[in-house]
Amino acid sequence: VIAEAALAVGDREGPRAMTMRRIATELGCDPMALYRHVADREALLDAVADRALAAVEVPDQAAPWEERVLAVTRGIRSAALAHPGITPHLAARPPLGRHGSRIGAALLAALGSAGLSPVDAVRTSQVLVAYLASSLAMAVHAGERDGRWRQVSRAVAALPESPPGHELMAAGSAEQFEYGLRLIVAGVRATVAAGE
Amino acid sequence: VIAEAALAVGDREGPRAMTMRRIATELGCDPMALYRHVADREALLDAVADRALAAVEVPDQAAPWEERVLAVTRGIRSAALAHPGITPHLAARPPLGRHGSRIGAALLAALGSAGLSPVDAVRTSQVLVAYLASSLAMAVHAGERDGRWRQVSRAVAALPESPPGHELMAAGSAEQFEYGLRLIVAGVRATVAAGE
DNA sequence: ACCTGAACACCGTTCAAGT
DNA sequence: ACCTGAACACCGTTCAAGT
Repeated sequence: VIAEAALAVGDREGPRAMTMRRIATELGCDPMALYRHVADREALLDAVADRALAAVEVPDQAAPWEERVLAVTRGIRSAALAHPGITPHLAARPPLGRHGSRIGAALLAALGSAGLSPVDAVRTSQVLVAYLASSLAMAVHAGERDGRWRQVSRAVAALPESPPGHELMAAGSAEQFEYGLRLIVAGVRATVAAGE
Repeated sequence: VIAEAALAVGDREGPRAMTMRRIATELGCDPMALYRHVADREALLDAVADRALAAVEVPDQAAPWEERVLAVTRGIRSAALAHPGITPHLAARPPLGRHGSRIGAALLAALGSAGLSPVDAVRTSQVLVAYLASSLAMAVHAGERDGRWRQVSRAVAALPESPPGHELMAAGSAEQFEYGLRLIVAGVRATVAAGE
């Protein structure tokens, strides 16, 4: 409802424009009118974040667990990056709304059918969420003006053990995200194998 | 130098107090005097972040790679959490200062002796940094007033597959951090084994 | 030439004054 | 009783006015 307007502002003008006053003028109403519907700025951003997650589809329960984990995490990533205005907030706070729980449950279920104990499934899901959050934050920052993150690549390339003449994957890129995702999934597989 | 005062303010009053004006009054000088030494607020926080990393010790090169990876990442985590005022900034931006590069090089070296190709070592180090960043952000947020993160645990506990009567590890806790670290290391081990 | 601090353009939120 | 918008207490940064 009100979150739609906030999403529009964020998509158009970036995260720094997602301010009470700016959103209010988007709606053509007084800034204080927003406080009729939400407690404060943070609560509003939470609502917007959950709305952005509505686009994430939960995978078929019958699919192999690796596929399901990859599908959910990729879904979250692309849904978040579709609305760059809210991505930083999504990366900084756990989404506890309707869609957040729906997605979280799907992730837990997938990890459960991987053979992890319920406790380990929760732990592992938190690891995945942590990795996801950082990847989103990096992807957003990488798109920013100053090009600071390109400096990272250059700094890494200047290190003694750097691969000469090899193109490095940009921090926050989809390829780098996939690499880490597979690394973690491999870790889960090893954990399950060791536990049996 | 100037970063010391900023660290003191941050430690005492939290991240939200790390403002140009607040730091200036800590030093007893005009807020504008800070702009003589740094370009803007972000550059100042970068300097503070690098200073906080000075406490991280690089492990013995002769130790097994797993130990070295764990030592470096734990070192970063405890150094960051020793100065909660700067932790969010440290988690949000790659530290490119002197200590940041020193630590990054140590991490790359450890991953190199694990048997990863130079390119994969860089990729894996980025995964570790991403996980570290989120863990730090969670640890800081977990300590905040509102107790929002405790809600996460409760929400998880309410899920169908939740472990009944089992104490969940808090998001951002040291135990949860260790679990993820070992998961990633296990993933690295599996990657190396598969590549040979 | 250098440094200070008043001023600008914001921000989230409170709260008294209107209807 | 409800809603508006002026006002408060900030913020980072600019820039003209002082030395």
